[in-house]
Amino acid sequence: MRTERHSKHGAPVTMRDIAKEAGVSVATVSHVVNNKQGARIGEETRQRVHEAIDLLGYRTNALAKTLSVGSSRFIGLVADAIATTPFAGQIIHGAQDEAWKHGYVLLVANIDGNKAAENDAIAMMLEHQVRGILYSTWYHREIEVPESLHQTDTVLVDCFSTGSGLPAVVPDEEQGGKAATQELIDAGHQRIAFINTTTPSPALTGRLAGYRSALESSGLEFDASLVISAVPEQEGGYEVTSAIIASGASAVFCHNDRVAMGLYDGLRVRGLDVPKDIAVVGFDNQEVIAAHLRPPLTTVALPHYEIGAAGIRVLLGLEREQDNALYLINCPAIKRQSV
Amino acid sequence: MRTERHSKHGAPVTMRDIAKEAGVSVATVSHVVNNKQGARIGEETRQRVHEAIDLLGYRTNALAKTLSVGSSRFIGLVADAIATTPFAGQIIHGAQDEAWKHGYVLLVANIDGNKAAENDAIAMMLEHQVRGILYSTWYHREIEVPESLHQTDTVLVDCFSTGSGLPAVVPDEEQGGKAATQELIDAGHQRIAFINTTTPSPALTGRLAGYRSALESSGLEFDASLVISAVPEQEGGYEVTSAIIASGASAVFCHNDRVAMGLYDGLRVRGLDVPKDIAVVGFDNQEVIAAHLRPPLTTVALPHYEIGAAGIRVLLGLEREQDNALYLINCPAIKRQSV
DNA sequence: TTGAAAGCGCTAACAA
DNA sequence: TTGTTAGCGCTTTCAA
Repeated sequence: MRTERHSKHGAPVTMRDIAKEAGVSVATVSHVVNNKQGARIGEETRQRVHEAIDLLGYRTNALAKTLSVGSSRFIGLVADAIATTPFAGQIIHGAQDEAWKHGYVLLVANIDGNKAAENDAIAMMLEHQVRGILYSTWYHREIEVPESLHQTDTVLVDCFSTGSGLPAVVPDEEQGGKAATQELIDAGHQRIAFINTTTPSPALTGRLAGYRSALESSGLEFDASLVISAVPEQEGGYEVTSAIIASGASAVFCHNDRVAMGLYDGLRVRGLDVPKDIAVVGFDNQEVIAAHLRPPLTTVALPHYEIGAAGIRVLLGLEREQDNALYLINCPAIKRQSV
Repeated sequence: MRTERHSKHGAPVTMRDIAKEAGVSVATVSHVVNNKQGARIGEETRQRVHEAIDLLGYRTNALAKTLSVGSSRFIGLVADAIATTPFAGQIIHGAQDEAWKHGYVLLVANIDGNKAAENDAIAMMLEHQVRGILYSTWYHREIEVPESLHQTDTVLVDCFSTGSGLPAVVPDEEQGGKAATQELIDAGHQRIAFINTTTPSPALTGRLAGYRSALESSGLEFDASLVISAVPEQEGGYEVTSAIIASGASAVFCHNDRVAMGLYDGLRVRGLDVPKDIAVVGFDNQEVIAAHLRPPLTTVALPHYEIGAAGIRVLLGLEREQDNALYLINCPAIKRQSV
């Protein structure tokens, strides 16, 4: 039976209390609590200490411990748009799990493009003696690194900054683009259109490169007229429907799931069936959309969870070092029924 | 020009270093750093201290401060599904901003229905001497509170637990349901169907109550045959399309945006136009969907950001106390073009 | 096998 | 106006 003397408020019970209760020194308590190797504690003493702990409801003070031991178990994670999509959430989740696994705790800060908030957040993390910082964005892009980040170990997550020298963990856009296209090729399509984004980004160039690479590997000729640009949203996909049809393609690789969603609409309005008349694959694997469209959308996953987790590993020096400091994470195809 | 002696590694510069450099005592440094009221420091001394700080690149150690001052600036936030939807992210964002405003930092832990992880997370927070804990779920429901939460101040966020005595911040489902229905009534509709969820939940009963209440306020009769149940997903909305049409309704209030999305599909397949043939309103204001459907969906927002922020305020005792410990947050209508 | 004591970086009386 | 001192809760030599 526990007493939990410290309950909600009132002075928390400390090691000293335990020592007194058990009739030993704090050093001894510390030793049994941490199961120290060096010091051998008598079985009987150990018992008494544990009993006192149970009785009084002791819980170690992580902050005091950190101060004493000199290094904290915090890792900071600054995210740029936690509330917009589930993507940032997945990064956090992955980082969280991996950090946890190694005994670290995440200090999360959201900053919506607000430079002042960003600096405050980083300062806060530094003041908390974080082991390092993960700087993440919710979509893959090049960024300019805040000066203060150089005061600790930092790894860029889902973003990069050439010349900063900071390690970066990003999705392998080219491999992803290739995987998407390959799905279509494997289903026998020869004339495959690609709706690319209009926004300059690693996704724009990377996925295009992947598309071409897949075509090439299969001996299919690249036809520039088959790549059509569209705003990377539902509206964009809807608007290029006619162009897609006019292109004579039997399949289309969409820059993302939202574009695919718009295209579905456009196709449906014209009485066309997916995948019978036209096969489509998306990119992102955005659950609400991809899994619930009719028919469910075959797509390529942006592995945000993995990216977050890998970020932690890189920070902790657990990942095999890449000489270019660029860690590419695989984007796997998710097969559903649109091909 | 700064030297940043502590740079990435190597012993960080402490108050003692500053004191030595400025030729004063640490107490003095502490006073100028914290801008203490009581102690008046000579302008010249203050200068010297600031210069030393700039020169050496000093940054306060928040952990040591906490230990000394006795109370930490941490607030724990345990979330149950941070990666699934943007909802959890919005809660975190709101909590984050509000906590920040009051000088607190968020310790975030994600636990996917994993009871063990949950206990670990709470223990971790307690060990870090959190000021309190926000326990949140990503959709409004009744939960069973983990025992350990009673060891600190906690507030339930987007969930509740009758009998636990814990304050809870939740969306006002009834008011939201009423707002949604009212949109339709205001547009002149008299025969309004309601696609409700099949999942027992505060949303099921609350939104229905709101629907009836709106009808009643406008002198419209409630017709049980107009409320149709469906799985709260795209598929559910699609499947009840025929039933909706058969009901003769000129407008429909969908349990959520996903259902509305499915209904849109069903309607389109049948050649029906929204809103000309049938007006529809959703619920949730799930950005990817609601804002990008054609036509954009009028809906009611689930104010997750506000809920997170209010949670912090309740925890810190900044919100006017509710006698039932239930804090209802308003769900505003978001007008777009489906009505 | 156990304990005493110093120290982590900072704050807060209280003196000077 | 500034410095001295005693902690905060814990770890860690070093002695006993």
